[in-house]
Amino acid sequence: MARLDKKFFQQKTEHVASQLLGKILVRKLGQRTLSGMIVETEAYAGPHDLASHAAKGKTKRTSVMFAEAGLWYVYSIYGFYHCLNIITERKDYPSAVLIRSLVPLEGIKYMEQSRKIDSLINLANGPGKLCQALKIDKALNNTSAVLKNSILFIENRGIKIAAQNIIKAARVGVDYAGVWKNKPLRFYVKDNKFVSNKI
DNA sequence: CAAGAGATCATCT
DNA sequence: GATGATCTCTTGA
Repeated sequence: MARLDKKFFQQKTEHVASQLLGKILVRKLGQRTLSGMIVETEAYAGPHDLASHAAKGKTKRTSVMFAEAGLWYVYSIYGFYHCLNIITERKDYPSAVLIRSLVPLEGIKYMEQSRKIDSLINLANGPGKLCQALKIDKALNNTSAVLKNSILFIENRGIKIAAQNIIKAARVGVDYAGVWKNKPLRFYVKDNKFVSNKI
């Protein structure tokens, strides 16, 4: 299994976001392994992206975004949910990719328990849902995805998504971002049922 | 089905 | 003191 390394995440954010489609997000929980295939991402690219938390400058919360590629940025939103991002590009250039939805692969029973539902389709088809399913919370914020002992990382298992099956669209939930809200920085796999509902 | 409201809290002004 | 990179449930047609 080829685990994605720091070099992968140091590439341009849009490129990382599109290339993450078809990769496997793996969560180690003690002896247990939970995993899913990434089918939807969003790029938050640079200090001028008004949709990015980092657009307002470096604060306690966003300081992770200014750090090195390959770190996880986990934040809580609306009091209930968490969102999972991976830091990209270079140090001091705030950028990250939000992972928005997964096709559940390993540990499905356990994920169903965590989510308190038994609907496969609703298990991880949204940023808040996948964090609940994989037991991701702020404890993982600022930890690394590219170390040997990482408990949350991404693997390449040889699945290739053809370029014509990668759809670019405007990002979700960023109406406040002015001209940036319509930029095609969201990527998802064409016709995949596990992409979050808002198209 | 679509639309709307409510839940609830860390973070920043 | 306001707000949000969301989700779920309820309503009403």
